[in-house]
Amino acid sequence: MAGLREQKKKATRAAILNAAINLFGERGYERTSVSALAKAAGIGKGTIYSYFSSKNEILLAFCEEELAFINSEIKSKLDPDAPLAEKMLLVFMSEFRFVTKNKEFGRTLLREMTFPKEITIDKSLKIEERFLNLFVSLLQEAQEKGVLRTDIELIIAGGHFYSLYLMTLSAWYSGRLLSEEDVQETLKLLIDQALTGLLPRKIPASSTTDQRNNS
Amino acid sequence: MAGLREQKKKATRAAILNAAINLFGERGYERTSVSALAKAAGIGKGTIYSYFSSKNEILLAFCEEELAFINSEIKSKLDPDAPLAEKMLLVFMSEFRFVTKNKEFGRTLLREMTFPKEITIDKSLKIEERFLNLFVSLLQEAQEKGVLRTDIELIIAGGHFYSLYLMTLSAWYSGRLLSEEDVQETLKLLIDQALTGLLPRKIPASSTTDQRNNS
DNA sequence: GAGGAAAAATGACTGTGGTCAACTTTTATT
DNA sequence: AATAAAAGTTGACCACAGTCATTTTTCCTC
Repeated sequence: MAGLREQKKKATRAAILNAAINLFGERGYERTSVSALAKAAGIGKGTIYSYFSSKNEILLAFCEEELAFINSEIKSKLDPDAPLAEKMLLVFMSEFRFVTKNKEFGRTLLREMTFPKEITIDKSLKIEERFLNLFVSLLQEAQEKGVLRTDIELIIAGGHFYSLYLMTLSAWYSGRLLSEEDVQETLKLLIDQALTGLLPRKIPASSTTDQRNNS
Repeated sequence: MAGLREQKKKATRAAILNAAINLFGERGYERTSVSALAKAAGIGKGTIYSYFSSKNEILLAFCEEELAFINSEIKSKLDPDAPLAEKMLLVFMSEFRFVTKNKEFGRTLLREMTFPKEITIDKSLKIEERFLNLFVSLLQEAQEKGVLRTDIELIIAGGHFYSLYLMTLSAWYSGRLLSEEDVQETLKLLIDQALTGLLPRKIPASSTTDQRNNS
């Protein structure tokens, strides 16, 4: 059979990821050592590092699979006729729940995703891409429906929403937002702000202050 | 003299911070070990941990001092008559330059600030507070000038801008934005978006699609 | 200033992530 | 099937962050 080597590699990789799912779930990410992971996978410690460049990358690989599943699930839940803000909120909250299911786990993931080290940048980008695409496709639909400006790049608008999501997560991690309800409420406000803008709603008929705006 | 103990503690703390400034600057954060820090400060390694709860907290303490300085400098540079967007951009870019002067250093700081561990949450909040206040005071002025909606909470609006800043930093760290010019350009777009909103500029006179908006 | 209690400093020690030279297995070649 | 080259595996080893029982210094009381 051609490719015994390839076969074994696949199996080993799967074994590592499987051990990761079990041990990370049982004892958490930090309290699981790479040696323990190796032992659970039935291989030597050094071998792990010919499959993953660091312990954090194992986490990313694990999350990539999970997120692929979660994302498709979210997509199927979305009511295509709901308002954009509502859809966004649903996406945000689903991802929030996933990523904060285990606090420490989520923190490591977010740290690595948001401010990646060179060593994990590829994986990190891949996952983020998948995530951003979710927004971008929502925004594209919105544009087609005429409920979103068409004079802006989708990726920038997507980034805008993504930033609100990150911010809210950060606020949760630093204890500014305590409950899921807080998070949801804040996200709602932020999404609304992003949609309607921060400029005053009506231009005052007469103004005493110098009022400069860029283009 | 009353308080020899206090005096010594202050001196030791200063010595550690001083060693940190030198060694972090010379060899970078990660390549500087706590033992080396202790040796440079002329104290034992264990002592460090009765002044700081972790290596990361030393970084935060160091940055707190630096940022206090940077922030006041930024404030003095701000032309009070410039448009809000311009002021925001100046603040963002100044902070961006500071935090990315040393890439790895900035990454550790941002990770700890954005997704802090319980052990460093206090310091992290303190620094973030200082940072947010900068925005909030800008926004307050803007409200008084009538160039910013008054029906929103300042802290939420401040968070909104802060989120754009974080996002852009993240994009830089993951290699999406490569140069300072890219960063500035993107920030400009995002700030403009935030101000003007993502909804279509003019409500179409006649529409064929269902167009629901929340409140 | 002697004695003892409280506070602070210490460095040997622990468990960790990651490395690497030596070793084993697979593949290609004859 | 023998052999050599290439690919893959390994665990002893390293440097590190953080801990803690022990020692040293400061303070308070008489």
